[in-house]
Amino acid sequence: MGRAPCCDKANVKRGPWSPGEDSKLKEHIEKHGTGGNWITLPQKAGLNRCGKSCRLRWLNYLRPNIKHGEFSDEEDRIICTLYTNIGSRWSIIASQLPGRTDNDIKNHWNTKLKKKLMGLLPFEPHHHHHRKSPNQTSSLHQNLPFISNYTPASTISFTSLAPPFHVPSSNYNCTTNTISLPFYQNQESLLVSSSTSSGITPMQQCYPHNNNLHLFGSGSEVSVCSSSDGSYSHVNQEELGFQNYISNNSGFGECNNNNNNTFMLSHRSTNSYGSEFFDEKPNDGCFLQMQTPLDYELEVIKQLISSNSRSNNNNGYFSVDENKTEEKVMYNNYY
DNA sequence: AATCGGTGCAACCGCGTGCCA
DNA sequence: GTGGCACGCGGTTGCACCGAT
Repeated sequence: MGRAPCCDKANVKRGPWSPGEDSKLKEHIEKHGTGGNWITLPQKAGLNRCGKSCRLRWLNYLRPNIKHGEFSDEEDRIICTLYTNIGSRWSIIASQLPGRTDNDIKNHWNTKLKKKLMGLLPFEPHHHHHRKSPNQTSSLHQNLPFISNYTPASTISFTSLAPPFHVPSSNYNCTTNTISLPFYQNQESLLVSSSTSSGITPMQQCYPHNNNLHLFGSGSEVSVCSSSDGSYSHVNQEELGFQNYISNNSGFGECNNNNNNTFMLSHRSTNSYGSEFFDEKPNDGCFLQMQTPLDYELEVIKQLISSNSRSNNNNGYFSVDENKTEEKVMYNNYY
């Protein structure tokens, strides 16, 4: 038995939106909100559209603060880094890019970034685990300036099931249960909650402090959040590597980077002998940087591109354990 | 000027998930 | 516990636009 259609597709308008429809929808939502029900919204707004279509139009186009146009090198770098670490979780990636929608990022990746990357390295599927010495520069560094060079750094490592965070030892203090995340520095404030097997904690509003977002958590269950784009998303905290950072510090730790912004996203990899290694480099504070040797990352990206699987690929370090505690990431919703 | 192919983006589709009765 | 409903997400499609021929 199939799913019942969300609307009578034969009797609703489809295809591109007219300016009149746009203004009707915008006006209605600005005046009344979505009412928590997209299905009935079109009728209330006087639109002959499917509720899903209205939702999409609002989220991807009409919403305030939507950014259109060229992606910056920094945005490209964030997308590449996060894609490498979490795969095609566009909504999560979008949460790191204020004003960008998941659809935008997905399109940008599929039409530009993917081709750019695929065109620059020959795909060598049988040589996945070799490493270049750190001082070898990939041609990609020259061709893709948004990807940074690999530079080793001294860090404390917190391993986890998914890409772990590394906290540079010089920037770590065990004082409070606060993490500073430099890449959130443009956020005004965030709403945070975490869901665990025992329920969802009350949402908390977090404000950037010294240009960093502070996440407040307790014990081994702390949430990750982000936003600004007016939507919310589910984030498995292990995917972003927070879980063990917190748990290894008994819930009391601070990545206090002062103004140096060295919080890092790193990448757990396996070498040709099957043992794990961690690649690390300092973060300049604006974004998550590539943590592994670049040529390795790009091969991985190519594998990901080549794979059509959705969050269930088998190459070990990218698969996500969907059974892990899932975090609710609440953004400042518009309505 | 007409045609063709490539590209980019908006919109659609269908599945997974959470919520609620 | 279960089934129905609505939402959100990621993959895919459709089409307008543009440059090359």
